[in-house]
Order: sequence, then C-alpha cells, then structure tokens
Amino acid sequence: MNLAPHPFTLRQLQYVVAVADSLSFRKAAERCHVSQPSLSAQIAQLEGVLEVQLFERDQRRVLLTAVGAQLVERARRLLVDVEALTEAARRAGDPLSGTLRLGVIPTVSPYLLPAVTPALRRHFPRLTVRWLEDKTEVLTRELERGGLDAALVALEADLGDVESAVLAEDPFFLVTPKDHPLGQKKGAASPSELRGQDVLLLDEGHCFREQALALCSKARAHELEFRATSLPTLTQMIASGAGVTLLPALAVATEVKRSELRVRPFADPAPKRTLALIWRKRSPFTGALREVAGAMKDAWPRK
Amino acid sequence: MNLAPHPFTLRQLQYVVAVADSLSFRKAAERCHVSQPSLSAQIAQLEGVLEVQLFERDQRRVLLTAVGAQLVERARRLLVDVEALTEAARRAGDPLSGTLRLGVIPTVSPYLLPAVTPALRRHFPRLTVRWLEDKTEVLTRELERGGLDAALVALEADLGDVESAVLAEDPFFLVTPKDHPLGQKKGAASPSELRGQDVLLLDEGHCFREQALALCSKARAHELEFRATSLPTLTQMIASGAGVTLLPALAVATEVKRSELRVRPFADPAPKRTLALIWRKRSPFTGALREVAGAMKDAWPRK
DNA sequence: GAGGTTCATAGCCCCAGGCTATCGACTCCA
DNA sequence: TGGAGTCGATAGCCTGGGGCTATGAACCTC
Repeated sequence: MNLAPHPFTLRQLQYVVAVADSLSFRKAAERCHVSQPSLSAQIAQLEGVLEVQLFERDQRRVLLTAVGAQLVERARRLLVDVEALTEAARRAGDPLSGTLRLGVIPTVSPYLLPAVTPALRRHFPRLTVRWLEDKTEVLTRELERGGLDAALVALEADLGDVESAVLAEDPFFLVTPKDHPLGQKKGAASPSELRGQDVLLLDEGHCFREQALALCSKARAHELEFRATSLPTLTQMIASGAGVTLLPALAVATEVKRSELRVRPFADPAPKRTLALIWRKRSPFTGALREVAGAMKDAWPRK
Repeated sequence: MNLAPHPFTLRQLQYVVAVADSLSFRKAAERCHVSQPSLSAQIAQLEGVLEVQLFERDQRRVLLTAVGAQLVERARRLLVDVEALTEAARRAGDPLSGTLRLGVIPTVSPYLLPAVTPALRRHFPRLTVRWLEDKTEVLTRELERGGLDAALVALEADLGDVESAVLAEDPFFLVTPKDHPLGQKKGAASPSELRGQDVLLLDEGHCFREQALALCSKARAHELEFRATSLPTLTQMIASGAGVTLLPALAVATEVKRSELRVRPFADPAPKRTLALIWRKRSPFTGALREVAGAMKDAWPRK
C-alpha cells in the first residue's frame, strides 16, 4: 500500500463530477454549495497535479476531454464506494446491530444457547451473534487479542483484567448411580461424603474440572485415571457405573433424564460456579454488552 | 449523486489502514510521515464523524474493533481504486498515448488510411486512433460537441472556427471514358472543356461534390440526374459510359486501374482541395495534434 | 454598444491539520 | 521499589489550503 499522501481530494472528485454533469462551472458550483471561483480553483489544481486537462473551456462552453470523461467515470464509481463505506460504518456504529463475536465455554454452551439465542434475536433484532465454543484459556486469549468481543465464562477461572456482568450462580450437584451408596443417602450432600470415592471428572483445561477437582482433593476423593471429554459422556459413564461425579445445575436438567442416576444438591454453602459475561475494559461495546448480559440473565434457563 | 461534502478525507483512510497494519499509532504515524498526535487527531476525528470506534486502545496496545476491521477492508480497496484512478489519469496525460478520436471524410478515408494508419502506429506506439468516417457537416458538429478530438477534412468546406494543419494539396483530374471526345484530347484539361458535358457527381453532402459542382456550373456543364454514393461507384459508372467526372488525385491511383478510362490533369491553376487536420481552438491536444499532422503529412501516399 | 453570460484572477481570511512539548499510564529491569 | 522507556492523548501554537468577494476578460444577445 502506497503511503505517500494522496495528491487530490474527494471533494475535488465531486467537483469534477458535478462539472461533468452540468457542463458548467457556475451551475456545478451552485450544486456543490461553493462559490464558482473556489470550484474553478479546485478543478485547476486537480488538473495540475494530474498534469491532465480534464475540461476544455472557454467563456461560453465547457467540454469534457477524453481523459476527463474517463476520469469522471472512475470518480463516479469511487464516490459511490465512499458513500457505501460511510453508510456501512455508520450503521455498524449502532453497537446493537452488526456482528458481536461471543465466546462460550463447552460446559455452558449446549445448555444455554437453546434458550439464550432466540431471546437475543428477539431483543436485538439487528444484532448477529457469532459464537465460538472453546475452553476458558482459549477464550481469554482471543478476547485479549481482539478476536472476540466478549465471552461467557465462569468467574472462578483465571481471566485476567476484564470487566464482567454476572449472569447466574450455577451450583454443583452430586451425581451418582441410583444404586450407589452415596445415591442411597437422604437429604443434601456434603463434600466430606466424597472421601475415598472414585470420582470421574472432565478432561484437562475445562474450568469446571478445576473447580470440581479442587473440591475433590480437599475431600480426599480419588480421581479416576480416565477423563471425560464432555458432560454428556461424563454422565453416560457415571450411568454405566464408572463412579460418581459433580454436575452444574445448568447441565443437570438436560443430562439427567434417565432414572439410573441420583442427583443430590450440596448443603449450604453449596459449591458453585458464577457464570458471567466478560469483556475487555475499554471495549467500545461496554454499554451494549451490559444490555446483552441483561437479556441473557432474563432468558436464563430456570431449573 | 450526493452533493454534500464528504465527511472524511482520503488521508484519514490512509491513516486508519496504516494503524490497522501496524497496530500502533506511533509506527503508523512514522510510516505516514506525520507526527503521532496529528495521526491520532485524524483518527479521532474520523471516529467522531462516523460515530464509531474503530480502534480499541490503551497505553500498551491497539486493537481493531469488528467495525474497524470492516472499514479497513473497504478503505484498502478504495485506496487501491484511487491509486488506479491517479495512474490512469497520469498516463492518459501524455497526449500521445491513450485514445485519439479522429474524424475523416469518405472521399479521403479509403485512400489515406491504409498508408497513414501504420505510420501513426509506428510513430506513436502508445496512441490508439479511433476513426469516424462521415461527411464534413457531421464531423464538424461532432468536433464542436467534443465527440471528436480532430478531423481530416477539406479546408474549402465550411468548418467554423477551428485550428488546422494542412496535410496536402489534392488536385482534381478530369476522368472520362477512353473513347469519349474529351478523352481523346492531348495535354492538360481546361475547365471550359466541360461546357455542355454530362457530368456525374457524388451524392449530396460530400464536400468534394460541392467543389466539383462549383467548377461545373461555372463551366456550364450539365449535371446528370443520378448521383453516386461513393467514389468507387462513381468511377464504375463513368467506366460504363455514364458521362465524365472529376476525381481527386488521392483517389485516382486506386480507382483508375482499368484501361477504359482516361485521366487528364487540369492546366494551372488546377482546381484542387486542401486536405487538413482540424481541431478546436483551445484543444488540450493542440501540441500532439500538430505532431500527428506532421506524421500524416510524411506518410501521405505519393502519386 | 449595453447588459448579461461565462470562467479566470486577485486578494483577503479563517480554520483544519500540521507541529512540539508534555502528560499519564503502563512495562520492564536493575 | 524506583527510574527509564514506551505508548497514546492532550495542549497550544503556526501555517497554508481552501473558502469567500470583487473584479477582469471574452463572448452572446438584443
């Protein structure tokens, strides 16, 4: 890309087009809302820098030269493009229109999006959301890089210096096979029950794994060697007797439809994660994102 | 076409592109050869008029917003177009390149172009000539309108206020069937020989017809009722005994190859036409056209 | 030849956009 | 922990480009 300052002005092009249209400097000046000398000067200057005579003129008439005609055509198209650019930018200026690039973690995405997507469409009809599902670390990196405008993550993870709006508390549940000793117990569960148990957790990198793992190691539970790649497979494996696990409330309704599983809440203070929308401080979308977060909160799936 | 002054500058677009490339105001300013505050100000101003934040910036980093990225893409293409326009105009600025729109009358065109066209191509390799063949009246009108840059006509016709460069004198010849009384005479012809003769002339509107007609009516010749639409058909008709006619020297070599015709020059002062290149006074091509005329003169077919 | 065109020229004025200097925030390193 | 270095933003000044009015020169019309 050439860096040298451009030798002419958009306004000069406008003047040229106006003169070509009316074949009169006077009329063209009038239509451009400038004085005729100003317009003359600009045309002359353009002809000067291009070293081309665009119009052939004497006291009574103005004619387009062949070069002039060619340049006018190009100028016309160019001005239309400029117009389009302006318009596009202006319309995109409304932050609740255009495209918002949102990240979301995999332990939230499948349970939340079915409820939230239509709500957003309803609230912000001019807004298009592009979702990126990935683990927190990737999301925060993309956010930092500017590849994302915001992300939906758990505040308990390591997020760096961001602004956030809390969407919901998401308490954890103890999930066991129905015939498992822990599944037999009545009432709320306590973390201490996990002591010595075989616990199945998610793969590395999931923030939910980190939280669950913290709980388990405090309770001296025993993590199984193999790990699940997603909550559906995790649930599946528990159902087939692999051990016990934790599930966030958000996932419970969807995952635990089969009667072989027993789901018990934890006694207060229940372990939980805090789901929030986060974005860069100084993001130009701060205002819009607060609104979006509000809409998400309202649309949050109630258990 | 919108007449309102454009809200931004090509330079501002350049700045935006430069910042987007380097993701640094400082470096962008350097590459644009301006101070960083000047560049900052221009960017801020552009963001102001568009009511859009293009870059997200703090003290250590600069990020493109989604809107910004979109605008930068458009701006890039636009700047390329501007570059192309400049280049096209500059190259067209060399009057001996690009396209020259030339008119030529029908009684010249078929005899001259075969010789002149290659010569022009040789002399001015960057020049493309677009020929328009028509009668003088049409050509002068087009010249006046600006549809033609120059025309090759006979100066004896009514041409209006133009500048010209004479290319050649084109004397007239008396053409008769070989067995015609006038074809039997020896030596140069005299207009007075035409008295009472049946003369065949071209159709209305040809300047050559007007000249020949003037000669004939002065000599009290008798014009035949039917008229030829071109010099080839005219010659053809004379050969088949329709009467006598005049031909300009330029046409003689081509048209009179058959032995049934006798061609006699006129005694001094021989009637003639003066062929010249004409163009509008104040034409931007005046210089180039003189050169073109020179080349045409040199390439003129010698009898 | 007077009056009304047209575009060009002259001369004035003002602000847009340039500059330097500096601030304020942050990073990095000793 | 403090000092040096980097970043973009701000402040304040200066200049020239592009605006204006008034006028000139050439041409048309009546």
